[in-house]
Amino acid sequence: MRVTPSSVASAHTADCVIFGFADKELRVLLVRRAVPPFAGDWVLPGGAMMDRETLEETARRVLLDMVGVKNVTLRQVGTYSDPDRHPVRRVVTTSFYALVQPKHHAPEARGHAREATWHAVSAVPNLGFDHDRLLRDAHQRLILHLRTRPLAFELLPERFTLTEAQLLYEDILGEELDRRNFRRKLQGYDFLMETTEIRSGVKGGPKLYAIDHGLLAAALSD
Amino acid sequence: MRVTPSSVASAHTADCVIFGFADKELRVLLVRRAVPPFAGDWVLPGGAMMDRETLEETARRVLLDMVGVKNVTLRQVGTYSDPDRHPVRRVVTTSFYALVQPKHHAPEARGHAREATWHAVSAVPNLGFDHDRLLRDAHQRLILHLRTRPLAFELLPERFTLTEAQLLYEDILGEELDRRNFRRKLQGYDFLMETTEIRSGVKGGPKLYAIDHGLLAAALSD
DNA sequence: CCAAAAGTGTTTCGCTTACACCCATGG
DNA sequence: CCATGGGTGTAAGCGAAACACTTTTGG
Repeated sequence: MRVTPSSVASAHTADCVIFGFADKELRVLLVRRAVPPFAGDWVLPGGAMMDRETLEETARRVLLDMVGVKNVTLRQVGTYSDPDRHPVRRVVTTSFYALVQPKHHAPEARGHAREATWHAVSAVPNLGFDHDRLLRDAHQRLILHLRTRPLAFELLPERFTLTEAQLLYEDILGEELDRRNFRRKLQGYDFLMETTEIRSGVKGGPKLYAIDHGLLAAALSD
Repeated sequence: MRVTPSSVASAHTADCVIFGFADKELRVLLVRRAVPPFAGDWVLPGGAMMDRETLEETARRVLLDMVGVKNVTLRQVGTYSDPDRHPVRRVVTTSFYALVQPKHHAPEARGHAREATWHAVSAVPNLGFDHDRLLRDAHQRLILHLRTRPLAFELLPERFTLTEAQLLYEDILGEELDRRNFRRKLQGYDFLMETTEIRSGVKGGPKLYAIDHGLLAAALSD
């Protein structure tokens, strides 16, 4: 409650686990550090909390800088405070996860990042700091949320087929789903609209679906 | 990731939402502040993170100081970083909830606390800082955990009747449960052992049950 | 034309819910 | 002895899970 003599004023950062779905795989946006410590290593994009800013605002700022998106789902996962998690000085970090659509937002490398690209979650390299753990924890949290709420539609483009939605669910959850049961469940959602279009260039002639964002927001805010 | 010129080094505290069960009600341990800000107000016990300490260690230290317990369930709930949440200077806090058995541990008022007592969760006074929100969030998290894991037994004494367990569940969840369904569910737990003792001083002659802590730990660590 | 993916219903299973009577004890 | 709480089983409902064939299309 109070800062006593032996208490510590630590720097505080927000790190973002930015999930996207592209090429039939769940992906995460990583940046490559240009400066020590961990220069050359891949890490989660993050930034220091500023003077009059909440941590969530910090995370939104990072998100805007890196992928230029606003108004996305952003959820706090946890706070990491191991005194040695940063090799140079004490830095506490709070992680958030965000769901975005990679197609619309090319990542940009800025600040201390040399490079910023999407990586398949199933094949991320070893990350700097304790970011492997942050990523694992965020992925677990996403799975937990996805099992109770239809969150995944935030990751899908304007038009998509039910099979694409199923591949996304399967990739996040890490398990195979029954096609008929999955489709029945989705068709029960009132925010899912069948269009008259079909996807070309793929066999079977699958119908395209779209999201009524108003109804989706209502379903997510229970 | 880095401390830039306009970033802020804030004090960081851990606040504990210590739940206990006594007199047939879910309770929470609160302390009354002896010093400004919020002198005289009830708040959650908390303390500043020290130099070589994780936030969880801070929470455990507070817990030990306040109720003298070790080895309890301690779960991180969230981090609160509104720049104005502390009226004097910037303090970020991370909250944890803990489950303890009030009988064995008399609360002690120490440090900046004038008084420390158990309050029924259903009738807590207005708290200082943003602790009303911390308490609400922690209670919601406890409910979430309780619905998926048999956590509540950490709150019960060595010997208890099934009715007592039911009252605890009902008080945490805020809803009434069917007695037969509840008992069937509990009797399915392998860590619950029926004893030969019965509780005296109460009508009906109810059997007392005990917990096999090894099996409980196994069940909780799925 | 054929290989690959889309599309479609019904049955089974397990869990959750609802519900009422007799027994044991304290006062 | 009686009022209060303890103790017990069964049937119905609901959502999840299992399962196979026909249609459409790209190549």
